[in-house]
Amino acid sequence: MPDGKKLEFTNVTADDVAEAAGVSRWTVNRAFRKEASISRKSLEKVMIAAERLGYVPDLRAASLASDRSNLVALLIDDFANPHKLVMMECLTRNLRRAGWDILLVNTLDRNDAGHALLNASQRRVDAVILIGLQFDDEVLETALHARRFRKLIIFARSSEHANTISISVDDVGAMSELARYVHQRGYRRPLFVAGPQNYSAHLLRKETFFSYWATHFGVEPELVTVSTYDPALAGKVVTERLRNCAREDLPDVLVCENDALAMGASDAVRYTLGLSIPEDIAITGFDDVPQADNPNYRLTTYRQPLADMAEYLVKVLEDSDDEHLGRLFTGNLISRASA
Amino acid sequence: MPDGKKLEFTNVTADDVAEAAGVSRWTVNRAFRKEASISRKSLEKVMIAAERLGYVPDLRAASLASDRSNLVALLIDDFANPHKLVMMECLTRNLRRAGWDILLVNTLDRNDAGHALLNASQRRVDAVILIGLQFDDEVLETALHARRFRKLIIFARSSEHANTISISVDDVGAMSELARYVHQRGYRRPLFVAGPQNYSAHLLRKETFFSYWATHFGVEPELVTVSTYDPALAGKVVTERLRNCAREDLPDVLVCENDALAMGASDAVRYTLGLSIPEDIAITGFDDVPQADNPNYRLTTYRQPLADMAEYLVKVLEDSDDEHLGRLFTGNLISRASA
DNA sequence: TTGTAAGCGTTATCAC
DNA sequence: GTGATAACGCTTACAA
Repeated sequence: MPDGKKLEFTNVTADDVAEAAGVSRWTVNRAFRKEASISRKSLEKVMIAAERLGYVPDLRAASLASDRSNLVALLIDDFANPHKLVMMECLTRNLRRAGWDILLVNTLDRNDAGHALLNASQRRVDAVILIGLQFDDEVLETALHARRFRKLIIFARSSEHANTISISVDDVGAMSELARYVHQRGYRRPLFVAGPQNYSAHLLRKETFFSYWATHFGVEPELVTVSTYDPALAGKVVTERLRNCAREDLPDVLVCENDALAMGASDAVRYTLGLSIPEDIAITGFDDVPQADNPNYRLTTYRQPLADMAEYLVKVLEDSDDEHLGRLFTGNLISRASA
Repeated sequence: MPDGKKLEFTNVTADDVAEAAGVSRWTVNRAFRKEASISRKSLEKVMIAAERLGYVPDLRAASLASDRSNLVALLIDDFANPHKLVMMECLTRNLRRAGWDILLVNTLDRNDAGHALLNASQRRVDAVILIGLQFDDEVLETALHARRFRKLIIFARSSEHANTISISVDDVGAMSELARYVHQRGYRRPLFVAGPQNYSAHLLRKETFFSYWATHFGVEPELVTVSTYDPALAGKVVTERLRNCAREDLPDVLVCENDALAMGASDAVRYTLGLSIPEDIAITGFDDVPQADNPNYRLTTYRQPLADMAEYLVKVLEDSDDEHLGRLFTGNLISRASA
């Protein structure tokens, strides 16, 4: 009765290996651990038997019994932004090297975030990592309420929310440095190109720049807002704004909230408006995506120390469940031809 | 003794809910299924109790007991290629909508592929999806040997391997169409820009173009090879090749194996060599990544019907375990200014 | 429609 | 260093 159930491939269990090797199941288990206190002889016997039978430990069962899944959920959205690819590469590489498996969830829209979190909960992930736009305080609140995971980490975005670990670049320091750079280069009529203004967490860069400018010049810079971090849309918005500008009223620099916006703005300035960069209008970005170094853009931008941030993330995951503080990282201003 | 073990959050089980609702555990289970034959009254009782206690079914346990994990592994590499981001977005969106969870594995190098597969095995995924370069026949062989998953799907690349399901664009048809286009536009001195030549599966586009050219002109086109699909590297290789060319020996069109190479080539031609596109040299790509439509490139390319392919992938996953045939899809030639 | 009992393949605990 | 036994939380029969 119990056999003949699955015909496709036999499910070799630790018991089978134990029997074949003439040891107990628990000994088999130990053979597959790092900190095993097991005799050389037993280990060998087990490994040979396991190899022969094609045994691989079942992580579902292990996780169920131990209440550690070694799995983290990665919630991500905004796939139009090339920076996401860079971040994913960096995170997946580091997590994998440290032995963490990753449950990838494409959070389709803000409404979907709750479902995504629920999903992760049901797999009993050890931690949730958020690299998205749509996770505002309200969503975080729900997440923490239904908390079935040990840690909630917000990557590459600052968050003041308690019970949340934010691993992020120091936006204030970074944008101050950029503002100073723009200032010292002699630009005086900046137009700030901002992304979605829905969520307070995204306003930090803009506010920092604005406050710098107010302090030094006593005026508020011009502002346009793009409703998603989509380069094409950014291009349209910028075109719309500048098209009817008298030549002498044009801004002399576009300070963009990130590279995605900056690249779109750059294309618009050069190809749609027929102006040159940086002679007519300069441009700055943020993130230093690979394309920023491209001859089309040569974007002056700010590089986030992603590798360090990812490394720290792994450390946070591995630490025992103490209270963790988030951490702010300092990156580098990358000066290129665009400003 | 058994309590006080986990202090952070209580683990509410179906038993707890059953007790609170005054029904059996099995009834609780049914309440959380779609095809539940359960009375309205029981359902309500269960749901209220579940809500109050904060119960969420444990998918590890479910998977262990049912031997279906509803989890697929996505093995991916080559993060320098922006097309990967597009594919991931499309796949994750479709899989998620159909209720599949995704285990993301960044396959660091060819050697790592085996580990990645083992990893997936241990989580007992229902299927493995490969979107990578490094999965040649040898790796596939190992994968199939240690097969603990029902399906091995190769996405966006053709494979002749038995026991493997390949969901891919029809490279031969597509490249024939591109070759005809290039031909009819009057180009006569093509240089084919190919990616890594290590694995036979990647040669199809090149071979198709070469065979077209041989048939129609009786000569073999020129060829350069780039060892990874990295735009910057492609730019270097192309520059190297064309720098010492006498003007009259220059190719009149660069036929690139994909957009990543084409964009790198385009940058090199315009910025490093100072030539114009398409007047001095034309360029074609393959994939139609979002950036291909960018004013910097306006790349003539071939668009893969990713949405259809992803939809079919989901269908394949959901079908019972019959023998599946892979399928070739037909896309569209996108004509833009670059050729 | 609902309940009962026997798995699923590990890990944890406690003896030896 | 090694082995028995009880969890872990669900699904799958089968019986009521």
